[in-house]
This record gives sequence, C-alpha cells and structure tokens, in this order.
Amino acid sequence: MTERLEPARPTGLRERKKRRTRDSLLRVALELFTTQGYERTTVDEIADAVEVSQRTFFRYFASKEEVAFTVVSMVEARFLAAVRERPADENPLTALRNAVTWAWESVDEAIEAVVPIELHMRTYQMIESTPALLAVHLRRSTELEDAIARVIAEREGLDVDTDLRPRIAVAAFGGVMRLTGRMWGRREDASLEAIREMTARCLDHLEPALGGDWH
Amino acid sequence: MTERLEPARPTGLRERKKRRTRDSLLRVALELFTTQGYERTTVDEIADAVEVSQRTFFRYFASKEEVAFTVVSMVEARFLAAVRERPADENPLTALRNAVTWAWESVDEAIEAVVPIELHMRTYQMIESTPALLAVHLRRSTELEDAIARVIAEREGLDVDTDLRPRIAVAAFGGVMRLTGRMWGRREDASLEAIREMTARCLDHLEPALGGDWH
DNA sequence: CAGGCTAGTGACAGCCACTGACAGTTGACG
DNA sequence: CGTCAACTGTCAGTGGCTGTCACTAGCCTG
Repeated sequence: MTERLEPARPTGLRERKKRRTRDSLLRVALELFTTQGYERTTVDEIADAVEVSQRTFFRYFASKEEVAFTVVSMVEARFLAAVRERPADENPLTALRNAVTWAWESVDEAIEAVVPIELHMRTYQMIESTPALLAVHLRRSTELEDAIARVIAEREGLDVDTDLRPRIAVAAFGGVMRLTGRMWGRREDASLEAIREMTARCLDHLEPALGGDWH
Repeated sequence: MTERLEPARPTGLRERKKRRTRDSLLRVALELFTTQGYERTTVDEIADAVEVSQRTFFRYFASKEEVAFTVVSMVEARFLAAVRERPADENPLTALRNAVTWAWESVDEAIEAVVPIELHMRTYQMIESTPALLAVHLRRSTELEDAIARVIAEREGLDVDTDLRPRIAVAAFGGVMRLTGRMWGRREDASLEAIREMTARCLDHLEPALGGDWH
C-alpha cells in the first residue's frame, strides 16, 4: 500500500543504471509471462535475457510474483489516493464512485510511463488466468479494500472495527472493481466511456441485489 | 468443489491402511503447521514423523497447501450442499441465511469425524495469518461463491452471466461468511448462538450499508 | 585527482517444494 | 499359491529463493 505513484527521477549515473536494469527486468518478465505463461517462464530465463545473474533479479524483486504485480500496485495506489482526496461531503458510495471514475480517466498515461499499456492489459489477463497469481491478486485486493474501508470510516467518523458498514460497502464495491478490471483486461469494449458506464451499472445493481424479492 | 462430505468407509485391509496413513499425514501436518508455523514446517518433517517417504506424502496430497485446506474443503462442501437443498420458495438471501444456519449447527460433528475441532480451529487461524495460505483461501472462497451464485441463479431462473444480482449478492454474503469464519476460528465467543446471532446481524447490515446516507 | 568507501553485482553453494522414472513390496483375487 | 495391480521407496533433477563472499565500478573526501 505504501507504493510510489510515479517512479522517482534518477540523479547519478548509478541510479540511472539501476533504473534501467529494473525496467528491463520488468518489461522482459511481463513479455515472457504473457507469451509463454507465468509458470513456464523461469527466473533464469528472465535474468539471462537482461544479461544479469539470477541473484540480481532477486535484488530488484523479492519474488517472481512481485514482478507480475508491479504495475497493478501502481494503479491501486492511485485509486486509493483518489479516494483520500474526495471531498468530505460526498457520501461513501458516491465518493468511491467518483474516485474510480477519476482513476479510470488517468490510468492510461500512468501505465504508459512504465510499460506499454497493451502489455499491462495482457499481464492483467494473465494474472486472472493463472491460479497462483489470482490467489495473490485477491489477497492484495482485500488489503486494498481494507485500506479503503479505513479511509471511508474515517470520513464518516466511524470505527472500522465495530461498525460493519464501511467494510461491507467496500467489499461489495471491491467486487465490482474486480469485475470491471477483468473486462478492461479483456478489452471487449475498453473505451473509457464503456468502462465508466459499466461501473455505474454494476453499482446501480448493488442495492437491488440485496433486496428481498428479485421479481 | 467436488468434495466428499464424509470419508467413505474403508473395506479391505489395503484401504484401511491407506486411510490410516492419510489421516496421520493430515493430523501430523496440521499439528506441525499450527505449532511451528506453516513455512517453518517442511514436507520432509511431516513425512518423517509419519514414517513414510516424502514421495508418498505427495501421492496423498498434491501439495503442501492441500493438506492445510482439507478440512476447510469439507466444511465448504457441506455449506454448498445446504444451499442446494433449500426450498425453492425462499428468496435468495433467506436461503443463504438458512443454509449457513444449518451448516453451523452441524459443523462440529462433521469436523470431529476427521480431526479434533480444536485442531481445526487453530488451523483456520493459521490459514488466516499466513499470507501464502490466505491468498489461496481467498481464491478458493471465490470459487465457492461462484458455485453458489450459479445455484442461486438457477433457483431464480436467471442467467449468471448476464444478470449481476446473483454474483453481487453472493459476493456480499461471502464477505460476511469469511468474517464469521474468522471469528469462529478465534473463538472469542464460539457458541452456536453467538455465531448465528453474529451472522444475522451482519446480514442485517448489508442493505443499509449500501444506502446513501449512513447517519 | 588519488585513493578509500560502499552499493551493486556475479559466482557458488545450499534449502525446500515438487516431479518423473524405475524398482521393490504387499494386499487382492482367482 | 501365484499373479497382478496397487502402493511405496529411492534417486535424480528442476525451479524458486537465500546466504556468503569476493570483486568491480561509481562516488566522495581530502
């Protein structure tokens, strides 16, 4: 959750070199993951392609998994920040809704600053379709939701641990976000308009879905 | 999801022997996991304690993870079955609610047939507090929720893939179930009455949590 | 700008989860 | 009782990941 939103500008020669190897590792890894599959890609392979030792790979990324989630992390951090900055007079669900709308509007450039968007989209699909990664993705999502629930609770002056509403609302909201994220990864219709409309439609279904009779 | 609810009665000597080693592996593994921690327990250790080869361990359990989730799987399967058997005239949320109530009433004996309940409770806590296992647990939970959503959709004569309400309702419900499960694992107050009351209270909060104003 | 300091690296050795291949053992069953 | 198939052990190997240690190259101070 304590994630840099933007990569810091490098200063010295050393820093720049580090940044370059890191970028290379990231890009090559995602490229290999998405073309051959996550499990069928070995860390050695990635390291070889970038011409560093396997050991060096692990100095940049704590695990093979971590590479896969690097970009996702950035996007999540942006969303969390967006929620934090919503004016206090919006009610919870509205704030979340506006935050997600804002986030969607600016994802593209944010991502492109690190890797080609198209590569990230393929990565997202890969995460969703690789059991081991999906599991981690879900855990990360709940961590994010937890952070959001805290923000919401604070906005409303409630205690997250006693009042269930923040967590419940955020959990429901999180479900919608994962759904739209998946759609975006598939890009069946990935225009901003479509995503926004989709998100709105899902959210509109939330309340009625919990009502008594569906007919 | 295609899980035996009850362990089948063994017939021959061979079968019985198999069952015994499996039981031993399971019990010893959970015991070690919960006392030393999951990561600090090696498969060799488990195998040695049961006096079989490591290879044999992997013939009974596909992975180290799988052992940890053996009992959880059983409980989940029971719940799913309970949902399936709810009379068709109950509305979705009521059906889920009654299913979970029924499930809670009979978990204890069901578990005790395989391992001491107290061991399972410790296991559950361990799962929740071990990141790698928590991740898997969440993925498994969504798989279960997916199955439940299908059942609900069918009851209501809806198509899960077009109508969002089943999934949304189940997602929200799933959140509540995980919450109560966690509480039960901790056994702050684990009486059936307390759990049932807790579940009911959570469910009552669902609708209001999604409403506009919380004040 | 020389020379020391240190971050970053490669090479190597080792742990552990997991898998395939092959051979030995032991219940099942005619 | 003998044969067959199931179950198991052994062994060798792969891949993720970590510790150690020596070395090099950027950095900084005098």
